[in-house]
Amino acid sequence: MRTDGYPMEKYNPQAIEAKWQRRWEEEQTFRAAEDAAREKYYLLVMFPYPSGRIHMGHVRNYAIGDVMARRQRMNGKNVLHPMGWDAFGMPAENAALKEGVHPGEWTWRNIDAMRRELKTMGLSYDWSRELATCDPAYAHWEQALFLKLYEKGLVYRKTSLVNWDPVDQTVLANEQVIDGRGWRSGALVERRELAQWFLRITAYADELLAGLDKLPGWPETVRTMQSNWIGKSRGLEFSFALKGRSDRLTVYTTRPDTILGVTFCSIAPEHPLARETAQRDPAAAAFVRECLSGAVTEESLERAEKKGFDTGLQALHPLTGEAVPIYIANFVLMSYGSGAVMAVPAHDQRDFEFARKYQIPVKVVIQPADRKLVPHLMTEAYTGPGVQVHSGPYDGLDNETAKQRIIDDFQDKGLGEARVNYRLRDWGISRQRYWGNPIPMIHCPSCGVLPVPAEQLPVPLPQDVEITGAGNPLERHPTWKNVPCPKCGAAARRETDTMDTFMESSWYFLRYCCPDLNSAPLDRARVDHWMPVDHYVGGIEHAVLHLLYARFFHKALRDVDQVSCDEPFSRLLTQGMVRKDTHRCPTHGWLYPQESVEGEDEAGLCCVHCGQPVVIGRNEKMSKSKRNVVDPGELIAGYGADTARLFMLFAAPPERDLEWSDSGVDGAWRFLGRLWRLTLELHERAPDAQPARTLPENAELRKLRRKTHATIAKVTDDFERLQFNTGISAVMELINDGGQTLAQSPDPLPPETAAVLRELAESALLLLHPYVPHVTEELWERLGHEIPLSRQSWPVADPEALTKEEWTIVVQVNGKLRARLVVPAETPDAVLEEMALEDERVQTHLMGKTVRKIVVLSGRLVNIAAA
RNA sequence: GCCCGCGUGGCGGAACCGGUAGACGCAGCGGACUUAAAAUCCGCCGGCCGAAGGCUGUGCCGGUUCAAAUCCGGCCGCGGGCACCA
Repeated sequence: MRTDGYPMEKYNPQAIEAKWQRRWEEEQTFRAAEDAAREKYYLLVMFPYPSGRIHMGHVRNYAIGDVMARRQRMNGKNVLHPMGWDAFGMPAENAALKEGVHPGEWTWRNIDAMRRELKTMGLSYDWSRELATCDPAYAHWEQALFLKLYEKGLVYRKTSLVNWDPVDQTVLANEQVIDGRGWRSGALVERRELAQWFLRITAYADELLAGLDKLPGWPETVRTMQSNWIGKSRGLEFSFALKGRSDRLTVYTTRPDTILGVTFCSIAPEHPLARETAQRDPAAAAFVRECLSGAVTEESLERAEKKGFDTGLQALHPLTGEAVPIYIANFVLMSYGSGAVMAVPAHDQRDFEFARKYQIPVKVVIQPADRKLVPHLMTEAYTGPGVQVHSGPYDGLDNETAKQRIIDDFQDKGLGEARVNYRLRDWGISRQRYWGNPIPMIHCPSCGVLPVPAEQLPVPLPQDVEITGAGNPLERHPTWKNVPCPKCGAAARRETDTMDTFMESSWYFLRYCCPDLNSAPLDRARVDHWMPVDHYVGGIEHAVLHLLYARFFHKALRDVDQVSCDEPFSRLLTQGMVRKDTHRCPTHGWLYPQESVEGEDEAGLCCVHCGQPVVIGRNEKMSKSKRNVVDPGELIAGYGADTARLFMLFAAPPERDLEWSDSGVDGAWRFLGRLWRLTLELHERAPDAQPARTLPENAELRKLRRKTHATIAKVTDDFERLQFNTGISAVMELINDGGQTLAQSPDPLPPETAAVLRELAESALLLLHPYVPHVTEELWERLGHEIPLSRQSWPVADPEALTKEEWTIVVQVNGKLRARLVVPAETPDAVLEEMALEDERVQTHLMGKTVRKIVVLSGRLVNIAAA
């Protein structure tokens, strides 16, 4: 490309980006309003927690979302693309603890800082719909929704276990428990029972599971994960009579076929029978206490050794009448089924280990086809298929048939019921924290637990609060919790628990539809207009909890007449993580990228503090703790938002992890430079050229125009497939070809050349606009356009220019490439076959062989099978 | 342990329905321009043997097919989810 004689203005992203961001804001380009005439498109990205700074994960998430939003706008859709803040949560309280700043002040300050940072990315949000979940207005309507669910019977209170820090006198979240100790006090964490609020998500277990099949736009992995999380199982519920007592022991099993192999029962430490035993037996009490010590984290539970305690009670087998012992076992969960299990050591691994440890008999009732199980020789349980033995009337049946027959028989005799169980538990939403939304309930000593009357909402958080890390700040507040009972007027007490922050993220996408509404949580008409979300973009880490809670909450809201659709998110795109290698100095530990510098000689990277060689570690998710982070602010300040966005979108397809690469960023920068120079030089040399509308006379130019239109088709298609990286590479090719043609063309440019290049450049700007909106707007304007690119339509490929005038035919002999034929398009198969056989190189490879078969794929390939 | 997903050059990745493996980019090498550097532009770039050309090659082994990175079976490796759910 020639540059002499054309002193060209350099690409200056900082100036351009500020200009266009200002312009879009002034012109309200991305303001969304309901419009019955146009098809709506709701593009949602997961709103961030306002930690204070944006990180590369945000940049990637929001770049992907913005590309899709801008693309749909160019497609003529009426796009809603909002942004807000997931603003309640523990970090604000931690900051309060550390820096003495009020959580609210800290949060709002962070929101301002992050909004400023996000705005430098040039994202096409409708900022007029911005919301923060800690805003009293948002919290107000969330409390109102909570009460609607309460009225519907979807909210209830029950006791449940929490992590209790005995020194700080406070409840700990799982992540605050480190090696079984409180993160601040270091005290051994205890399990403590506390009355807490729950949402009845299990009432929707079946619908949540079945709904997954109606979400073809969701990644298979996410659906599988949710399905496993719900964990539906079918089995039999029945009860054992207890020897010498009138009460019974209810159990649930998925293996009724093994029922005649029962040699004991086990119950959870929290089971009523275990409590009863503990009351009369100090040794049992000690065992139960031991089981309940330690944190509730999965980690600690899973490591625990299997232990039991014989209650001395005996269960009577419903079929044989045989008496079997009942053990308290530390691995039985009170929260699943009935908290009691029939134990079949021969056919369940846990029961087997337990039986061996406590010398309980093993009774085989299923024999596999390939070997014979002998109880005292077994080293593990047999859980596979087989034939029933020692099973009385069921002997000889295969176990699957026996399973059904036993369920039927139990039902017929009224001994038990077929039952479905779920792994999914009800959603505990109580948090003993300050910085969350208060649960709007009141405890009256005489009237019991009552909802706060609607006209008294919202329950506000007190501003004058002391965050000490000990106890629950709301509980400790001197006056806040004192209120008159709404029913009897007597002195009552507010609920001091606040809601899980997953509550806020379960309906924010609905509130975006009507953020200004101040008379109700939601405006049904506007919500119905925009919902469901057409495409939701966010991190895979939210595959289960957030996305399952939001689906549940949405269905619950549907059942209290707040929304109409069944599922909130039609399509889901889960983007991969941003990763980078880690740098570690033997002395100074993890290093930030700027702390490891190129050493002398060939020493590689060295620590900037001590000069020792740096150990390059694994490529891992960017995280502060490993210090393998790159600050988006610096990247954007240095290269501009367009380069940052282009790199993020080009380096990997969205679903895959993205590996950070400094030189990859340089590559993106260089490409924008090429685009810049090509467009400006073309405009200098042919300022009045109009884009070509027909195929040129000149063969080379014809080819170039065909390339332009093939690129339009390819990028359009790649958008459908969400393959942003390959779409960008197609435009790169086009720009490379265009640059070559321009460099090789005489001055002044022949009109035909100018027209083809003009069309090429304009097409490239249109195609690239969703990815790199600022530089394309600027170049578009410099080409003389008055209507900005952000209001232009997506280009359509000219069908004539998409047809090929020649074919390149691949010729294979026995599947191996031997020749290429360039022929006029539409050459008949017979001619292709003939030409292939006549080809000199093909002849060489056919020498001494007999042609067995010839496969011709019109326009593409001829394969000659010979032997 | 169970359930998913993935293994392609020095690197990120492409090849969409089984049909030219390695597009595009990075790194590297060579060259042009320049007093020089930067920037920019051009060329080369899986491995082996070579002059043309040939052989080989998509984690490994086998199968289906005229044709396999792609489909099937079995291994190996990596990543993720769940993990006493009876």
